[in-house]
Amino acid sequence: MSFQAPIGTRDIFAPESKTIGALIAKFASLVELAGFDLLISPLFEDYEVFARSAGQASEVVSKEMYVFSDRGGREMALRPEGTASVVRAFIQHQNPTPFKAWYATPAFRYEKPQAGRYRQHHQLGLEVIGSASPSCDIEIIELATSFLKSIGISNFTLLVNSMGDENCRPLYREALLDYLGSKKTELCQDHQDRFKLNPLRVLDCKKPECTSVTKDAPMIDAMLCQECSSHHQEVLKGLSLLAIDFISAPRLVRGFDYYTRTTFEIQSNSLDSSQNAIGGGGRYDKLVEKLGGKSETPGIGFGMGLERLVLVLEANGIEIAPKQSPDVYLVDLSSNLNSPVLAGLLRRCGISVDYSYEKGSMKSQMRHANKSGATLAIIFGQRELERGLYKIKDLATGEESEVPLTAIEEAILEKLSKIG
RNA sequence: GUGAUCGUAGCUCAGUUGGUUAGAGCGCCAGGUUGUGGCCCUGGAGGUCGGGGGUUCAAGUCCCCUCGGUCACCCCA
Repeated sequence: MSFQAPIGTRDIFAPESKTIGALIAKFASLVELAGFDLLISPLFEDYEVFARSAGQASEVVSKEMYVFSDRGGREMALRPEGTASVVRAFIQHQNPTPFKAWYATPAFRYEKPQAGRYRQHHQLGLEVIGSASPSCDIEIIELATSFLKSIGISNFTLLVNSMGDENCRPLYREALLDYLGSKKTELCQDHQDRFKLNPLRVLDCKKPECTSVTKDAPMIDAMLCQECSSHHQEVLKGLSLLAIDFISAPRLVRGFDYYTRTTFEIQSNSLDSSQNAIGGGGRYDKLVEKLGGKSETPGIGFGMGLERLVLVLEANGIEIAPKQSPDVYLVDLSSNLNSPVLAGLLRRCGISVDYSYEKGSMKSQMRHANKSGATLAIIFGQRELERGLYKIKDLATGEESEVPLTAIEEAILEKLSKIG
């Protein structure tokens, strides 16, 4: 009997795991500068939390969610995206506004795996709940883009759109529906019938039939109501003031139904696969109410895919968590307890130390020392123990010196600082 | 969910028209005399050829099923 990780999941070892750890750490320090706190919420929720937020009809909910009933018969679902849980937690605990949270979480979607797409993937995200100010939109986008730049990713495209609100979106939807209806037969096979379900989806379709039809379709930006339009203008103005490049993308339609007004997506220019979206987000001014919170509680947020960030880093040859070699490798020719004890003492001084658990010959231990990439080796056997003098060998030059045990930490620190 | 493609040692791969005990490189382990690594040399461990069934005197090599990987569509991170 042998087991393997479920389809679309994987075990992430070093060095990738280190990269992911470093990404999370960098993200944390960046967004904490802006006053966001980490929120850790459950990986599964009442099915309705996700169904009502992303939208019953959305692809993610209707065909990709991991749904199960627990032993008490409750309908639950594994988190397919980050926002819904944050909003639910916000409502449940009646947090004061503005509520600002960040998270790093796995997300689960029952998909067919392929490049940059898994059934369990990992996301970083941010949410601000309680303000409708365009400042939030600007702040969120600024954080998303400067995070990317801080890790050395600059060849990305920021697409920005406004989805309108409950006043103007229905009107637009009608206009689009009318237009598509009149061109129904020219649409691609898939959309000839489906366009009625969600006409906005057609805008996003890459089939040539659809793109040629939607080329002349009514666009949302021309139909925004006064409030949405000025909100949108403010946001774009803010981006310009921050010198954040963006492309207005009136056909950008994102997968969750909860979006209102600002939506955006960041696509990498260095991924040639079709999975080039590395992050996205938007405003969700009606979501809090939809999940049972106070009405008129707006919100905005974004999420980024860690796996995709890793792909982009690799594509650009960027190393954000280079392999660390130990400062010191112990070559112990005496008893077994000397190594762990000496290692412990040195590590308490902040020196990184490794050694072989199984004591082989000196040659074997020296080989390990070499392979570990350690800067120094400390060699000690019978002779050294008797004289109280330990050998310190510079593994790059081969130079050896002897130091009394009592002064070994200082000697090591001094050598390390000299070598750099 | 649909389609394409692949699946031989830890890794990257060879394995001729089906034919004797399945190979290489790298990695790993151990040696190259008396306590010293990196280069080099020698040796070793490690594979039910993804799994199951079938065809055949004989299958890693052909057929079917199945499980996985990869890629594309759909959709998304």
